[in-house]
Amino acid sequence: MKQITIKDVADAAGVSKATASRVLSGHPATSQEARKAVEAAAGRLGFRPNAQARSLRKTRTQTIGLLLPDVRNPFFGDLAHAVEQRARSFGYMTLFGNANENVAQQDEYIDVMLSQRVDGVIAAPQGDGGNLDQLLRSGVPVVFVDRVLDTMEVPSVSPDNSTGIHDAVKHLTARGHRRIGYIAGPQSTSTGRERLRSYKEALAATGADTDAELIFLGDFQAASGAEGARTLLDLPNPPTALLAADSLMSIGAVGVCNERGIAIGPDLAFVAHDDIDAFNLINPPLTVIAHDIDAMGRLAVDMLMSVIGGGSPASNTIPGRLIVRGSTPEFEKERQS
Amino acid sequence: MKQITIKDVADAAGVSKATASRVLSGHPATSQEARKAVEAAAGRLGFRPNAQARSLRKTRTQTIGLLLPDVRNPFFGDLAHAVEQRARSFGYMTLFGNANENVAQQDEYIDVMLSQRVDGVIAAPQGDGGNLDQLLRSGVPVVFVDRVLDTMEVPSVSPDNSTGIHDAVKHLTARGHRRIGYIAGPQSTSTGRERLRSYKEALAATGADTDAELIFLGDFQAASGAEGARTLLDLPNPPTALLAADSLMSIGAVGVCNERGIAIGPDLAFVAHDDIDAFNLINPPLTVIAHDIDAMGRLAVDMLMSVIGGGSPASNTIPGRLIVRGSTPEFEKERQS
DNA sequence: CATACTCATGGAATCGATTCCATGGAATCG
DNA sequence: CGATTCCATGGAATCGATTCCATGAGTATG
Repeated sequence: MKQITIKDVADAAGVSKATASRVLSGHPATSQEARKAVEAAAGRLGFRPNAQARSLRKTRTQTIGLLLPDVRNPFFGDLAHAVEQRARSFGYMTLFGNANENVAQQDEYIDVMLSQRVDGVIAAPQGDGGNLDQLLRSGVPVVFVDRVLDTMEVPSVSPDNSTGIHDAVKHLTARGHRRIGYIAGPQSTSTGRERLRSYKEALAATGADTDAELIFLGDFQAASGAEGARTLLDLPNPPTALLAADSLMSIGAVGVCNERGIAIGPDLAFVAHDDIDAFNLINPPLTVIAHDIDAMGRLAVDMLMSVIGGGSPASNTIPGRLIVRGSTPEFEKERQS
Repeated sequence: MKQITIKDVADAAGVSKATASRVLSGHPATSQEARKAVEAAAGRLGFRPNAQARSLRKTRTQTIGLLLPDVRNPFFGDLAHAVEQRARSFGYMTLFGNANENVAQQDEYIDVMLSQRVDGVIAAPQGDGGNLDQLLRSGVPVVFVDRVLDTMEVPSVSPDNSTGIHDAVKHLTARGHRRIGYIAGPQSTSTGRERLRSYKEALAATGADTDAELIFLGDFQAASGAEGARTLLDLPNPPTALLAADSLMSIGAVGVCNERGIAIGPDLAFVAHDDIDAFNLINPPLTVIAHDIDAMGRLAVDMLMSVIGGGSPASNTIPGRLIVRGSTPEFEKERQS
């Protein structure tokens, strides 16, 4: 199957390659007849310009790279969708790279994206160093999303990791909880660190118990959420409320509660992160700390477009909001052994 | 920031472009010294070959396209992940296209993929016609996944849409249900059609009620699942069990039950499709009809590689399996008004 | 009427890598 | 030792589109 080139179109239209190219890319210096002939020929032959050849000549590929930990995580799935749709509206394709929570794979994808000469990259970075340095030094426009590396000066869109957690802790203490367990994210990520700090600040501010044993360090994966729930519930003096730092760990933790016959709500208050569909299906539905993921994705693309255009946009924060649902009812003292 | 080309590497190594290229692409006819010099120069300069230029000369791009309805659907999220990981192991990048349940966007992405000269496409097609025809006529290797278009001869990997549903209906009737409502998928998709047919066959085989009013036609989206649940539960003689044809509609339907205070399990038996995390969190966890999504994704890639290599693999079916959980307990007759 | 100017056009150069082909030196064989 | 083969190498062509530049036709201006 021979591919049709612009030469074929030009021949069919009786003009030169140059004229054909001008017509097809909307250059003003073209005559009525040339336009008609070329467009007709292109349509008839089903001409599809070779993107490789075009990108080689221009230095733009109309493609951005999106580097995420894992699309199976609903948070990043939604983010991927938002970014892709927004990029599309600017005429850009999105090249996804699933780092798969793995620095080596992230490096590999950075390599591919640089080879592909993407016009920009939106990344939720893991670990600093490796090819991430090269990416930044390469001069390719980069915007960080969800996570930040403070070793690197890069415009970013991150969730507000403070307000939501403060509100959640305030809410829980107002409902009578003093022992609030926390399943934290990895301290190698800014999101993990900031949320843990906010939790500690909030405990101090509200006067709730601050035992170090109430904190479990997870890795943003479901399995570690499950482990965290087990560890915290097995404490001699277990928490009466749990707060988890992301959706996957929340899923793991809720699973453990179900296994053990612990009724979320009456037996144990629970606050999850991210307002994903599933949390609304659980009975009672979960109280969550939510961020507008769509806005985050859109904003990241807008900022990247600005950087590509030569601007240097300021970093942004997406506000976090506590959505109170059935999983955090009034705490009944008498239930405490 | 000037990009480093192979010319720069060649100059730095004191050889010609041709030799540099041979060394870097592992051509056998190279001397020890040339190899050392070129590799050192390439490393020192941080040379990254321009994928556009390479693809232009070779006719391979080492890229496949993946055309899906929506990555936010956990089923397709998992599928995307499986495909991407498998493709990576073959040294291929995956270019995602989110058709967003929208034929126009699908067409747009097919266009881009053809322009990008992807080496092959894995697609869960929606609607026949449009650019899908052009894609197939273009000679680019294509494999269908999840869905099939019977107007087109294309190797495919599809779920077994019969066994699981038959088992589910058998299971429900064995537990005493006679009125089994069905929230069907769109009849424009093979998956939607086949599952509905299986449901009807299974009803006939088990002697359960076959009223047409027990069937609601949805569109594989959460909202239509909710609408389906409302419609079916509002029947004068409502079903005692519900079966939904995909995960999103299941989510919608479960949401309606929660809203109305209908206890899944005791009040209404429920069988969902796809074994996604969320269904295990619901209390009681949902009985589901599951397919091995990972296997589906891997097989699709393997088949595409075969087509690219000139083979014509036979189509495959991934077995469906009923996983019985708490949402389908024994039906208690006395509950029926 | 001559000069300047606009404007569509085609030829040729270009982007960066791969690959064909010719060349020259070393190794091998009778 | 001469003829043949082998092999690393560099020059040049190539992939398909865009774009610079020169050209010539047509129009406006003094």
